Amino acid sequence: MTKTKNTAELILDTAQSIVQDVGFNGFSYSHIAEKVGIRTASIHYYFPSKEDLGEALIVRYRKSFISAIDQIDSETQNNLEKFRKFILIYKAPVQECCTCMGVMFATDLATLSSKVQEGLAHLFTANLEWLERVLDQGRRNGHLNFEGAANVRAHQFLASLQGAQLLAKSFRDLSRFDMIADGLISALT
Amino acid sequence: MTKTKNTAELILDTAQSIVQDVGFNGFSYSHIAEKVGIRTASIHYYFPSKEDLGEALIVRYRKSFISAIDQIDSETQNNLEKFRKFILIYKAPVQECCTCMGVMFATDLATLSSKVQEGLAHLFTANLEWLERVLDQGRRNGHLNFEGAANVRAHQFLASLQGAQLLAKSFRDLSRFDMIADGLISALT
DNA sequence: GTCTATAGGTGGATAGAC
DNA sequence: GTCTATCCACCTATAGAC
Repeated sequence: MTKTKNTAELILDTAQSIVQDVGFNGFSYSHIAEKVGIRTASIHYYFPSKEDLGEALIVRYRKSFISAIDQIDSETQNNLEKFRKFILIYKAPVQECCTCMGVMFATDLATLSSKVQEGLAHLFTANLEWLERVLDQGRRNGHLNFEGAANVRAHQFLASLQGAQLLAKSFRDLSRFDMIADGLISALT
Repeated sequence: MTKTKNTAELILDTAQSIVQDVGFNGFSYSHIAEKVGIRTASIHYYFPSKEDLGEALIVRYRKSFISAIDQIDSETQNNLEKFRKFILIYKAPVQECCTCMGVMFATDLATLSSKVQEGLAHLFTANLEWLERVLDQGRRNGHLNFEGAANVRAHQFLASLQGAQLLAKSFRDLSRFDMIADGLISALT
């Protein structure tokens, strides 16, 4: 039973997909309004300034990321399989020739409010902590095999997926992403 | 004997540093004009439209990248040492809390002209071809030690450096870049 | 809550004087 | 080549009717 989305959610959905396409400085309220089928004044009713919209976007994005990794944890035992599912989170936007919102906000960082900047750092920290934990557990229980500090590996893993998105987008070639992601999995077995 | 830079070069220098800070959609001609100390009309004299400016930026950027890797090839024999110098190219912008222009253009891709999009793909292809060649040579002459296809490794290497830039920028922490870059070197020895 | 209307500012871009 | 002056389109944001 899917609850009908309210206007604020529709605006955020649309804004996120636009940000992932053209970045936070590449669109205006009129772009959102057109897609949602409302007027720009209505968007200002929910998100008075574009800064407010940015903050709502990153807060919601982090929450939905936390939900996603919680679900992976609850439905998956094998740590290697957890990584495969994590990779799918990063693959999804690439299939629409986009980049995830975290990467978009990271490049736009200098033009974003400090709250959004902090939200982005929190998001990446959540990514890294989860990766480090799964790496650690996986090595201890034998699901994974790698050398060196799990913290460093977590950084390498995340950076690779972010760069893989950029290359796939630039070449409009999903296989570039898969090539890199497959290598990450191979390196853990 | 450094030749005095002409106005067009000053504009491009300034535009590039701004793009690396705020992206192609995060600035206007007035930002460049202010930094260079001229009027916006003068910029339009050299680059009639912002699209023209973008094309000039990516063309010049690719040329300067080719020069950089040519110099590495001419002054360095050891292939591992070549990689260390290549990494420094990607580290430079991070030291100013920026991201290289290739990464910025990659995220802004959807808003750029097709010429800029093609220029970016050419730039990344030049990166990947050089990396693949050095990987191949290094493995054959014993400077490097790794398994799998050099082409795949080249993609992983480049993606990691791009992601490393994003993480370092987001956390304002250069050590995040170093951590990832050091891991790349370790994996080749 | 959503609209119309509009203010006030900034964007890219051009004309023409010097 | 560089400037002043200016155009028009678009942007963010607000006021007030419904």
